[in-house]
Amino acid sequence: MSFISAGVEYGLHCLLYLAGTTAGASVRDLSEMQGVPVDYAAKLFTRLAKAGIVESKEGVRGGFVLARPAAEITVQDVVDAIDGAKRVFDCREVRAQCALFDGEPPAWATRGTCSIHAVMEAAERAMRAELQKHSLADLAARVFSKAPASYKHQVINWFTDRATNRRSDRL
Amino acid sequence: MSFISAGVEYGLHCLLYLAGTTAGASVRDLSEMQGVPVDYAAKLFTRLAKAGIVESKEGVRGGFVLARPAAEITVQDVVDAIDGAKRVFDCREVRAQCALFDGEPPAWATRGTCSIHAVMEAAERAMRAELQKHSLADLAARVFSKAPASYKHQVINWFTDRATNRRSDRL
DNA sequence: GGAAATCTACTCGGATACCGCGTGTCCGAGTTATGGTGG
DNA sequence: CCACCATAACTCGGACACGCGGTATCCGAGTAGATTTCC
Repeated sequence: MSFISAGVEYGLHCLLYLAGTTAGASVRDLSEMQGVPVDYAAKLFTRLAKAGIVESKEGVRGGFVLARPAAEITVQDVVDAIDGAKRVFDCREVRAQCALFDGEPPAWATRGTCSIHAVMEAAERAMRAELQKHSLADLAARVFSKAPASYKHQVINWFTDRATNRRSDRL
Repeated sequence: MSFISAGVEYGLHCLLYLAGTTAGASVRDLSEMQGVPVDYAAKLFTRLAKAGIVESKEGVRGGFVLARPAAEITVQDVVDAIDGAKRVFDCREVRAQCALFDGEPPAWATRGTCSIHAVMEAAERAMRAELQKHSLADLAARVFSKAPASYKHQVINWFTDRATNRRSDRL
């Protein structure tokens, strides 16, 4: 089990394509486009909505849209929204358990943050800083720069087809 | 569950005290000093030994000693030894699942590393770099600088008492 | 033709099941110093 | 006094139980647009 969950990966991939189409899309279309479990993605998007990254529109022809420009959404934002502000390390205050203290640690032993904890927090800050450097717009640009020019049009067509032909499928 | 396990925390605390006493110590003494589960700590130390961080001496009066100076052991070394080279993120190659590919992704889609994966790897490198900055010697110095001067002597006495009085306890 | 009822395609949120992994414990096997015993 | 043996104190490694949380699925409720029905 990795620190950054599969949920974040799914969310990011969906958001990337949401950033591509300015029109917005439903969770089903997004997740089926990525080959990602639909129900799971739906749950992820409600978290993204609560975090103010996307906005939802209910009812038929509803769906999700980015709440702000893709350039203003960082990878760290998405991680926080989906995984919650998960900590790299949770300190168990071992320093207070020293046998010499006999259950009653003196003040100097528990003052401030544990030295080991401090190192871990520094590492976490370094990681978050790196994740904050990358925006959805950067990522989307890099993804689509790898693909041939026709790809982006195919994607857009696929989404619009799905949106318009939905009803006629059933009848 | 945090990314850096409790095992690492336990291991680091024990190693800190092992760095303090040049004589080496048994797992039991180390773990009881820290109020850490003994059997669990034993398991951790075998991993530390395999990674070449400590050396073991079997038999009665055996125990563990640092395999090299504390200044040459980084926090990252300990993390790798105990948690294994755990990855922050494991890419599921979602990019190959795009519905447009219909199960057979073209070469351009899977070439190189996934863009999202690349960002995560950069973040991981940043974190590891930070953990590599700190050595056991640094940490030990910081810990003992917080404590009164008498503390270090009490620790050493406690260890030597345990080592010498072990046999006489039973008789 | 327009208003009301119905239907459909969404979002939203909770309940639940599964499963891997971290945590912790236990136990047996191997190893070495120490203390005791017999020649 | 010395060789031998038993024992204690370790390490080493595997097996196993437990519980938490990530992953995934299902379902009911609410909402809004489109369609149909009815006057």
